[in-house]
Amino acid sequence: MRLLIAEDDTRLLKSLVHIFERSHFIADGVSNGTDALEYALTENYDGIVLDIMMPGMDGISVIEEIRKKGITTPVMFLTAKTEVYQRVEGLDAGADDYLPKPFSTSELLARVRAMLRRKNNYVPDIIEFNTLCLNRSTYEISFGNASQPLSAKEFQIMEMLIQQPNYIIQTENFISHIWGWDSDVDASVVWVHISNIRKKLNSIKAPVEIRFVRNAGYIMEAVT
Amino acid sequence: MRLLIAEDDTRLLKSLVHIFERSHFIADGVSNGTDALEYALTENYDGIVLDIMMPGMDGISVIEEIRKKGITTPVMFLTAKTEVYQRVEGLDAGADDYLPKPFSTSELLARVRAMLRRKNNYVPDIIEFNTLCLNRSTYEISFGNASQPLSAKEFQIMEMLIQQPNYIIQTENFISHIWGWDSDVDASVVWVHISNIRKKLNSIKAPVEIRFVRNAGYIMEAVT
DNA sequence: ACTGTTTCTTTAGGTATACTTTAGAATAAT
DNA sequence: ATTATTCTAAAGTATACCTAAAGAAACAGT
Repeated sequence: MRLLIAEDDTRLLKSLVHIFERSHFIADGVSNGTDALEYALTENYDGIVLDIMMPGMDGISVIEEIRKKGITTPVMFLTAKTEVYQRVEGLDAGADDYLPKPFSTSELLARVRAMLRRKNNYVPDIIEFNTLCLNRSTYEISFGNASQPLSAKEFQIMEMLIQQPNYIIQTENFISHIWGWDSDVDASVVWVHISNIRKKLNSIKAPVEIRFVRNAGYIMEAVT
Repeated sequence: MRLLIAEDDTRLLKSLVHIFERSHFIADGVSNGTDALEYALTENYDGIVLDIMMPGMDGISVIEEIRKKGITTPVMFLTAKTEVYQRVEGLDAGADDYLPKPFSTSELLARVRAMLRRKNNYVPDIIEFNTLCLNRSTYEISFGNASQPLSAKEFQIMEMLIQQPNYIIQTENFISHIWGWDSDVDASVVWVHISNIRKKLNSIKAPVEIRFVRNAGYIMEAVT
């Protein structure tokens, strides 16, 4: 689950990104409306969190432009308590929810999760492949009554694999999707995480395996 | 993978059904909106391809009705180039993607596959010739229930051959296409790979052969 | 037909490459 | 302060790829 966060207060932006990353989201932060629009148009996001008051291009104009292009990515916008009229305006412009500042971390997370669930009602909380389950709320893999918790990175890798079982996912794709385009992490980082995931899959005797295809990537397959 | 195809032009409908069946989908064709809705409501489909302009009930109404019933089957709709406003309308109504006419066969297949994959389904991407299958998702060749993994180079050579069966492909073409124009690899490299591919084809008793035509190149043919 | 030449076929082996795994250091979370 | 996570480093392992060389088939010239 990849989110775009747009907020001009860089201190708040940093902590927003942090909050989401701690909750196993992948979050990209931008600090102005123009960047927000540009990033949103790539359609790489499952959701967008948008501050309404930003220098240059404001949040409402950003939503309008996004929707004009036919992009339906769910948008939550953040408003100061006083800006009541703007909330209505924002919803009219195509936002899916708003959250008045100040807000609690847990409320932010809950509302964003709800928004994603509402908009993508096909995105289930538990993803299953060959009786192996990945739980999106507890970040656990389970098979039968055995289960293992996954760390954030392990979860993100596992999520990509189980969403497209029987499909090769390039190592580069893991890196660009999880760490970001401009990231300079080495492929070996992925290798190490895969190794650790395999250990956990083994420990619950999961009937799946992560096979690697040389010069291509990793693929999740059922084990008979 | 079962698809529902709705298209009022019966000639186009027939060829659409044919295109999908050739690519290992099961495709049911209907030629009007009312039938499309009735079939869609059975929820037997992994995906729906819907022409937007149809006599009687149009495509957008069909999508609206389907979504109203809480059915989330992914829908791709087909539009004429000019019907720009309808695309937005269609996406608003709950379609997952649209494809402007005219479109190429490969683009249609790619987009439908992408759409199905987004909805968390396994969509095998298979090229077939004389019951020999090349799986683009797993880099495997298979015949019956026997299969063999291919290495990256072997896969690329095999892909070129099976995409144009019964056509001679020059050794030079393999080199420039797979290794690049400016590559200095020797033709013998291709020979070696072809030899290894033949070994794998034999090991699964594939009913095809890669024949060499002197002073010309290689050709993939059916073996009776 | 015979021989030499060319052109592919196949085998085998070395090397570079690309992953696996382990351990531990740096970083972050509790 | 302690624990967990993430990344780095390094040693180990497998194999894809190419090279080289010997064998087989097709062809040309005599």
